[in-house]
Amino acid sequence: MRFSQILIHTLRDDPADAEVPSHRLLARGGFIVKAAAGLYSYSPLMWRVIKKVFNIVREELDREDAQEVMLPIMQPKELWVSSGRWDRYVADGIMFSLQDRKGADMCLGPTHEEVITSYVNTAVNSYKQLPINLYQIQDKFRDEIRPRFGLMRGREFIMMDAYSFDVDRAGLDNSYQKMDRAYRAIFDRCGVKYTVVDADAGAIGGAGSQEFMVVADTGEDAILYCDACKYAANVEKASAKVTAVADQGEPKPLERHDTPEVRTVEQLQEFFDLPAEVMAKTVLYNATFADREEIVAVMMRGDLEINEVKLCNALDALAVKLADEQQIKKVSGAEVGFAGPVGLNEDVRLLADSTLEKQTNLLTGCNENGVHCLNVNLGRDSSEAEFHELCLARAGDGCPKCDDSLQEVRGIEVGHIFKLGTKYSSAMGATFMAESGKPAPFEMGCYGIGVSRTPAAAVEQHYDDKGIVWPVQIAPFEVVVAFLDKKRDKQVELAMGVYEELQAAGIDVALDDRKMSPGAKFKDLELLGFPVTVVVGRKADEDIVEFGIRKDGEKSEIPVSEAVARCKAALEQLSGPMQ
RNA sequence: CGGGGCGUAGCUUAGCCUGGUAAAGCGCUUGGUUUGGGACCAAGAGACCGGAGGUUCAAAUCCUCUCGCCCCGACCA
Repeated sequence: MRFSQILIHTLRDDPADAEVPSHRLLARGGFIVKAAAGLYSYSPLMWRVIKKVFNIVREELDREDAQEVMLPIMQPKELWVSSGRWDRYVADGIMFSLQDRKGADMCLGPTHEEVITSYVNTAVNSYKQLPINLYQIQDKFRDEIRPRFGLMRGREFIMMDAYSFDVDRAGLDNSYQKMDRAYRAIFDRCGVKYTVVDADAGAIGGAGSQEFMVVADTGEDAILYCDACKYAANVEKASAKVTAVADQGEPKPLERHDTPEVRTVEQLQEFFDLPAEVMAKTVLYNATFADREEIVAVMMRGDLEINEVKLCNALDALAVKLADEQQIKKVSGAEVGFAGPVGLNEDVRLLADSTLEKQTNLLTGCNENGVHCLNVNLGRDSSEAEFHELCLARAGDGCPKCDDSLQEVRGIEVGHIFKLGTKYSSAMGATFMAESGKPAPFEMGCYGIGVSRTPAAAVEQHYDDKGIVWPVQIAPFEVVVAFLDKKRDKQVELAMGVYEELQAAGIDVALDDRKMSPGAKFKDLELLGFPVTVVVGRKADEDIVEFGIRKDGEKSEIPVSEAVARCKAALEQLSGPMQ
């Protein structure tokens, strides 16, 4: 390809609305152009990058016996009603829904469990046809609360979604393993450094879920990991060994203290001159269930925080959020800041973090304005609490699997693999005839890769002050050969020679034949991030060209006769596994 | 949804406070000169200042409403 025939428009200034590196550089390089919040056009160069990701994904999934299909993006409401997800997705506002000319409700697919389950139920009738794993690569639509960071969180984005169907649990485990293997191969080949972490299974339930995270400071997720034993988990899921509190002794008599205007843990520490870990805060939550809403009280040690995802799971609720001021007043009968287990309305479900299970003589609120209680003992001074692991793990906490401690990094979720079990097949009545002669629901797994997010994540990992540094495996071109002065025949001749020879060698090469000043051309090639460049300039008459490697900025003058060999060697070296 | 910020040419911005009908750089077009680090000269094209309403002799500028975009947060008792 010749650059003079490719639409390339780079910007000299950073776009005003881009903050994170990938957004800024992709926009400045003209790779993406915004149409609206979270909606982008991909340029010819960007599409080349994305197609390279497609190819890698296809090769690795096909290797694991998955089959590519294409499902409808626009889907009927009925399918979503059949799985029970229509109301929730519409209520959450995440789904783009619309009506056809007859007034029938439709949606633009945010995901495809319903469609695929329905399809497989039609096409697969016997256990003899299983296992099967179907995938597609297409645009997904989600009306995100806050689209941001360019391709990181869009409202329309490209996703690879795969769904496995097995006869039983063991089959599912095997399908899951195959996808785990494929995913590792895919992200290795995309040239990104990633880590695989335990993830929350969410309201969907199921036996396992792991996320593939590209490590980057701008990642939206926090990951806790242990260097010693390689435990790694999304903070939403992570467990930790929390330092125990010194034994507070046998239960002592309850004491009430007037604590006017003392509401927060910090104020209580000062007022009583006691450490936060002997206090227990009581937080009221509004939990949403399929058929009702309920206010619950959650107790947490004063120095720890509540993990709302764990809380949601412990309650088996669809969602939880902090109760608002009015709800707090109504349920506790007191102002915000004085809720507690003592004197709590008995209809209110009381949960407590497992760290409080053995702890005696707590300092808590007691649902009375301006009053806190000392020597509170759960069960004695309150109703019995349900104990669950509810606390948020933090960096520095003990690793749950060994004696080392946890560290934190940020990550970008580029892949997620999930054991669904029979959630959808049961809900939708999707069955096959088992060997026993009886119908059985499919054991399903689902697997996603953010195909348009992956290159953005790669940029977050690979850039410098000059621009993007594409991993060679997904670069728009592996090598760019450029001449500086179109009017000098010798330059054009040498460049064409190298270009054609690289082409003949099967290397993905482009010729930068644009008419622009040398300085501008160098800046442009650096911004666009091509891994290897060959520039033919002032020493063309001596058959000398400049060979450059973008990653380390290395540039050397070499005889033109060596150019092709040097390119091949560099590509070989650059496409090795990431360090 | 709450908070903050911003909408002026394709891009980046000035002008707004203190009203007088829009400015610069980059980019683009034409001609010429240049060709190793975002060249130079000359001549051009390009914005009814996000939209609507209001105040005023007069509004990019002041007021009201609205739309869009960016950032932070989802308020831990």
